[in-house]
Amino acid sequence: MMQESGTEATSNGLANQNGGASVEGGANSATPSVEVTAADLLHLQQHQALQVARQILLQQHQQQQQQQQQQQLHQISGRKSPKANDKQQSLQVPVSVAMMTPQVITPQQMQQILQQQVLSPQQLQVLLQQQQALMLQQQLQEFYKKQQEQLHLQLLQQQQQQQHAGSKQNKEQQVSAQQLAFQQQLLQVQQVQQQHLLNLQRQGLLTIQPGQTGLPLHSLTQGMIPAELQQLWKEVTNAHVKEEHNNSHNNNNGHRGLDLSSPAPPKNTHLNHHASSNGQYMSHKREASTHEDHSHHSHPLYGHGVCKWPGCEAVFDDFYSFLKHLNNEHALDDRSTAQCRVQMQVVQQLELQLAKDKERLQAMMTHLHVKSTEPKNTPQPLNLVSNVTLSKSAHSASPPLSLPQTPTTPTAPLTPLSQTHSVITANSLHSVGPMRRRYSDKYNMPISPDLSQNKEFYMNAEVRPPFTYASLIRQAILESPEKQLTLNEVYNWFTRMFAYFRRNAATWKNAVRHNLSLHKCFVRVENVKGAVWTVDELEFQKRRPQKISGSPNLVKNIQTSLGYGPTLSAAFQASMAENNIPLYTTASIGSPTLHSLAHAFREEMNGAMDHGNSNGSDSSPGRSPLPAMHHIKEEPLDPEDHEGPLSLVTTANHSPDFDHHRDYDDDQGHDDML
DNA sequence: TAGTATGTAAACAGGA
DNA sequence: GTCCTGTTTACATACT
Repeated sequence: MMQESGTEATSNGLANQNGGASVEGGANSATPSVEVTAADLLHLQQHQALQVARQILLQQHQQQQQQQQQQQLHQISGRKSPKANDKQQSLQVPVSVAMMTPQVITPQQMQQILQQQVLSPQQLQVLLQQQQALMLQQQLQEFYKKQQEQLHLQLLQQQQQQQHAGSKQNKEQQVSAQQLAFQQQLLQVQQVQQQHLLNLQRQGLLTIQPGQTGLPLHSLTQGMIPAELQQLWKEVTNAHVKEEHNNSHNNNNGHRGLDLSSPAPPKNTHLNHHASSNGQYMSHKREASTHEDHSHHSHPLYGHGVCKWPGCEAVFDDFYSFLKHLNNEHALDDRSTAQCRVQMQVVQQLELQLAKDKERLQAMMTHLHVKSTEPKNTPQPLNLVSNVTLSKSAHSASPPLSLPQTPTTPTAPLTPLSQTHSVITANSLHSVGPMRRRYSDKYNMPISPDLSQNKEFYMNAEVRPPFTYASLIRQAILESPEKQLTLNEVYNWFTRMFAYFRRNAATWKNAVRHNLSLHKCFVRVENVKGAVWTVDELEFQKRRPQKISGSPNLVKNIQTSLGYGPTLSAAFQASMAENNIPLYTTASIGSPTLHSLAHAFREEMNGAMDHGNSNGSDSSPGRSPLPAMHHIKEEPLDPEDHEGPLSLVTTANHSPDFDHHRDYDDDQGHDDML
């Protein structure tokens, strides 16, 4: 649209050049014939400028009318239904405010707008562009006024020169030279003006431009004679070349409003810099700062040879030019200040958004019962995904994972875990609580790997570990150097390893004691310093009947998966998808998981085989026997353990850095989580 | 549906 | 008497 108008203006100006000369040629009627050409040209230029101004005024007028109509409509609709009005406002305010008020929005207004509603990036962009345009136009207006004053002075000087000129020739030469200079300048002005218009137009400021642009032009056309206009434009050109030059660069680079995408520059620093060195006059200071900046040759507002000042894309060949431009064009003035404020608003808005997102994340974490003060501090259980995945894929019969019941009170260990997984599944996570759930042995996985991998998680998050007391106790004992612990040490291990067990001590301690007494696998040994508890692996393994329960398919899958076959991957992914497991699997999690998974499978398979063959005999070649007095045999993998894909999964989580020896033994031995 | 495993609660006893 | 440790029982739930 603006382009059209600009083009039209140009063409119109040219078309009317002939007629315009006759009409307004009186200004320099005294000019000699020799100067006719120059005078004509001058007239043409003047006329052209007037045409442009008229076009702009016309558009401005039309748009003002449209705006008024819109305002009326708004008012009417507002009276009819305040609700609708509000809605409209909420939807349009950001844009309409800027478009309908031909004034630069004050920072306060801007803040209100930003606070009252969240502006979309597009709206912000538009708003900023409009602000920029308004400020530019105001600046232009000031320039016009200054030029007008200077024009009068120049005209006076010119007359004096003409009067005092000794010879007519000299006079003519002077005048013609001046006229030529004027013509050139006028041409430049026109070009600049057109570029400026185009620039504004491209920035989508067409709507508001008329209101602003019209002001200077309006005053021009009203109170200035063509000669004055010409002079004025000349002056404007000279004074504004730089700015326009930059704008033209903008045009060349493609229009762009305030660059929201550009990183927020250290405005404060920048402002301070200007405050100290800039002002209206500053030279040495500026130079000093320039040198300083130059030494770095890096400036937050300068990158890739382009000025990154919002809305300015001026291109510079060297850093010096940029600094010069920065000090000249982005000095501490109203415009820069306003832009800076706008940028601050933008940053604030972004920060607000960030805060909201953070809050949302926190809520999500809370919902998932991952009570982490800081997301980073609360590591997600590594096997979260893998467990769910495998367990589900492997056991079709396994109950559907219960959705996390947000146990806001992890303390209440009364809620049963709904699932069968001993692994920490997303569900188990939620269920943190109290689930009394027992994870069927089948799904029990070796805790070692899981614990090792999710150690931090359990330590920080009040999540109930998906393991049975028996498994945990066993783990605690096996983790001890001597494979024996006093009851109190077991307690300590629980509280140290699991945030969850830092509450309701009476309950879980009772459970621990109960388990120690109940299960034959825990042997109480009188020691010098008292009684200690040890683990009888054989008994532990006996606890459940083993059967590699798995279906042949499962076994097959396991075998295949040993080689990281696609089957595993597919199943893994499928399960993930099935369980709607968000991709918690970060690279760090995923890869080790798969790796360890395969390893686990291998172990499990070996264990299963051994178990089946030797039925608990310790021989598992290649494995280091447990050093402990318990003679824990690694091979005696419980069939149970093997059966469940869960256990497999769990194993998968086995962290590489974990003590494989012990883990292995442990894994095989205990996986009975509960 | 029965049996089993597990979790929870409670009572009780012995010892420090 | 209190607390800790250890045992036992009872009940509920989940799973096979």
